[in-house]
Amino acid sequence: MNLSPLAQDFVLHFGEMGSRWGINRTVGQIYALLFVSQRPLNADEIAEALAFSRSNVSMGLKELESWRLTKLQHLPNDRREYFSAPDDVWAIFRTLAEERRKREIDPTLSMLRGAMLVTPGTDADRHAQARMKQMHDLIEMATMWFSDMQRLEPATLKQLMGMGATVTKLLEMKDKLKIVAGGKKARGLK
Amino acid sequence: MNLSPLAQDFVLHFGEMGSRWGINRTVGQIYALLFVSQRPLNADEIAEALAFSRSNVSMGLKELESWRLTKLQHLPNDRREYFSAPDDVWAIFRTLAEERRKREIDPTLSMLRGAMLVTPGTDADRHAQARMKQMHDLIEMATMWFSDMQRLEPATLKQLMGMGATVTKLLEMKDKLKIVAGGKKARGLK
DNA sequence: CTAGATTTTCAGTAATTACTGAAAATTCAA
DNA sequence: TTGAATTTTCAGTAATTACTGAAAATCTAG
Repeated sequence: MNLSPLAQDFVLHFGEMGSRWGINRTVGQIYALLFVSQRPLNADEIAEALAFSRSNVSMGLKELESWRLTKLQHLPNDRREYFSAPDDVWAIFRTLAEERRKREIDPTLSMLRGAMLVTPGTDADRHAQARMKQMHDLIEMATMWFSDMQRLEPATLKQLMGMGATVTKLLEMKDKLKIVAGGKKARGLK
Repeated sequence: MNLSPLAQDFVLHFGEMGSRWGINRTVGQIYALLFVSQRPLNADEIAEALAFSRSNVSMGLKELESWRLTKLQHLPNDRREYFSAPDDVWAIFRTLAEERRKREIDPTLSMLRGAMLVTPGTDADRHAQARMKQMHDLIEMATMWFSDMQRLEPATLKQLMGMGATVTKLLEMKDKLKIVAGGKKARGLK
């Protein structure tokens, strides 16, 4: 691996982290490399930099494409394909979250909804169903909220996040405003 | 596996899902079983229900304990240990999130912080460092926000989530209030 | 078209991870 | 204490997943 120590640490770390998620080490390393690279890389360059086989790189890139995490481009007078990671880290995060939802959350919700439709035959099943409903409701709420957030402008989202728990101050304020709502409305404060 | 079809679907699904995360199939199934079970189960009962070896169950339970996801208790006149999942699904979610932060986010942040301290020798390293900073800032912001949220009362959190993107209405309202702030303050609206 | 360049596929193998049974360690009632 | 009940450990094996090289497929300049 002929990378600077800085890049190498990063790449190795993401390889490790990748394997803690379902993503394999190779794929994690490839993405980390693309992420820090100044310019798009072709498959041979990646194979060279990370010292694994050309075919392994091909498979890794295919996997990353299926996650919609790479940009593909061509350079003038070069038939090879060049890969890079999107510039905007928020966009990357978003894509990752969307893709995970599609692959993991949606199937889980649909399994749980299916389970809700079964008429429980035993007491144990009645209990199991109630538990599944709790889980279903939690996941559904978190997911809906998350997709709501994703629709916001990055700037707004950042502002909200920056506020952290102080958003609750706004909530309290809203409640107080309600108490004296008539007056507010009259003065055009929505 | 002598479970009702309802429970079996759930258990098998979580086995699959587990293996998509770093968690192995066995562990996922054990947790799913505990989650839907009406009463705490001992290791033999789990091994029996899921049809794997006693030692495998022992390892699986140890893994779950390391994630702080199980409750351990004893029944009168029974030396065996009985395991169950916490009742509150929010609490489970929280624990999971905390534990993942400790294991995955914190080490990543510290690696990235370390990388910030290196004096870049090349142009490529300067770029890599800038990229790592972007990632660092995103992760740090998301994490801080998340831990802020965790400190809220579950009810407040639920209220906030239920509002989804409409929290931004509050933001807009706040901005408008600022414009006429003097008046508000005078009336004790904070 | 065609031939060189490039990418993908895939069967075989290597590496890793999961699982088991047997043995060791621990726990606790008597 | 002791010993039966219970849990944990761990070396060996099974199963799964990752990786490679070679061959096939695809692409494109001429």
